[in-house]
Amino acid sequence: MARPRSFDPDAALGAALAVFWRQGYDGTSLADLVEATGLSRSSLYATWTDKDGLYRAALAHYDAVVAVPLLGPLLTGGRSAIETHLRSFAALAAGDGRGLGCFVVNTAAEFGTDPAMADLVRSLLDRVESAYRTALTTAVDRGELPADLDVDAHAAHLAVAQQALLLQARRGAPAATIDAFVELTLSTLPPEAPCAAS
Amino acid sequence: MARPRSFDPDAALGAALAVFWRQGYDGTSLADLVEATGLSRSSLYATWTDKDGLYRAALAHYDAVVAVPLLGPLLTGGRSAIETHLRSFAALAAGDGRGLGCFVVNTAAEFGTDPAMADLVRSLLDRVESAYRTALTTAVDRGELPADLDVDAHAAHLAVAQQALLLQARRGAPAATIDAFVELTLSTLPPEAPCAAS
DNA sequence: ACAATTCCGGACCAATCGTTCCAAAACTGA
DNA sequence: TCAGTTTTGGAACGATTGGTCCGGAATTGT
Repeated sequence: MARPRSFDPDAALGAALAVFWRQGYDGTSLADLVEATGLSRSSLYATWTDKDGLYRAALAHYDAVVAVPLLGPLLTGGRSAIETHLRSFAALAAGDGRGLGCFVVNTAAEFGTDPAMADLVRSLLDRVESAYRTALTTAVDRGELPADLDVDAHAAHLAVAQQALLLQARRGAPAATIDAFVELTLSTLPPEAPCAAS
Repeated sequence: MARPRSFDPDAALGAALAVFWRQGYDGTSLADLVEATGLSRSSLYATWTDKDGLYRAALAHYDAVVAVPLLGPLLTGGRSAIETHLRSFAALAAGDGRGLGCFVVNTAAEFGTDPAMADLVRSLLDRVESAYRTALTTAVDRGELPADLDVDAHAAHLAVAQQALLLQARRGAPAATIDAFVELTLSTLPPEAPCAAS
């Protein structure tokens, strides 16, 4: 009994995300969004209320289609999952996504002083830390890491390191810098067989 | 034979820096700058050509009055200078400067895709890495670190870690997260007396 | 004291910003 | 086929953006 939408909201959201990701919030104009999504201003506003709402939706979209799948392996794997995960971020930093970084981290940097947005960002990043915590616990259970490991501290460390990595990616740091950072970060995880004591 | 400037350019630059630092480039309007500096638009444009020029000048000002003094101790000290330096950044992150971060890192995040600005940022950050390299070399010479230490890799690692720290500061990460990160980062520097071999 | 030169406040500019609005087109259910 | 309802494109809005310009005020060397 009514005319249906003639566009795919998810596809449009993906296009909007791409623009926001590359140019940031302030750097993206409504004209940019109209061009990228192929929709009219009216449709944008009817669907997402305003630019702010569209940005938040893009953030959620990013979380769902980019972040969550990336975090998956951490939730089931152990030590090797951690190493693979961090190294894959390094590869991503030096590869296709070069100059983009992590959308959430970029958001954090741009809206750093906005309390509301900071809370949203924090809740997303907390999940990253939590995923690392899970992986670390699994690794400890499997005997891949010492039982007395400070899991919380290492989870926090890895989460921050991951963000650092993506910040480097955005500013196009040299590959050598990124590799050195990853390997030394991973070296904070004690070897399976500690040097003193069993 | 001409009327002299009735304002202190450096003081005005400091005021402009404060606003840019808090709000970013795009987030700061000419009106904000006029209000913060107390000068008129005419004077701003006569002195720094345009908004871009003022931002660059503020960046240089930051480098001169904030970054360089902070880096000083690293150029003369050894291992303890490194630890003190990184810990002081953590304190700064959790203290007064909370929510501000490092102006250069913020610039990197905002102008990530602009090649010209990225180069400028890179040259500033390279000096940080270089300062760490100097401190590490000093520490090795003093026997505070093993002679076979990969100085370049550790310098890169520490420089990135420092940026990570300030990004956390900007987004108001919890103090526990920051502390964990610092201590684990410092733990990558091998102990003075290695466990196996002399 | 005077003329020359420079600074500076504020009006003004075109362009762009995010947002609103409306009429015409398009699709649905009956 | 025909209301009824919703989408959609584009024009238009006021506010704000970065930047320009000019006339009066101020301070200099002589």
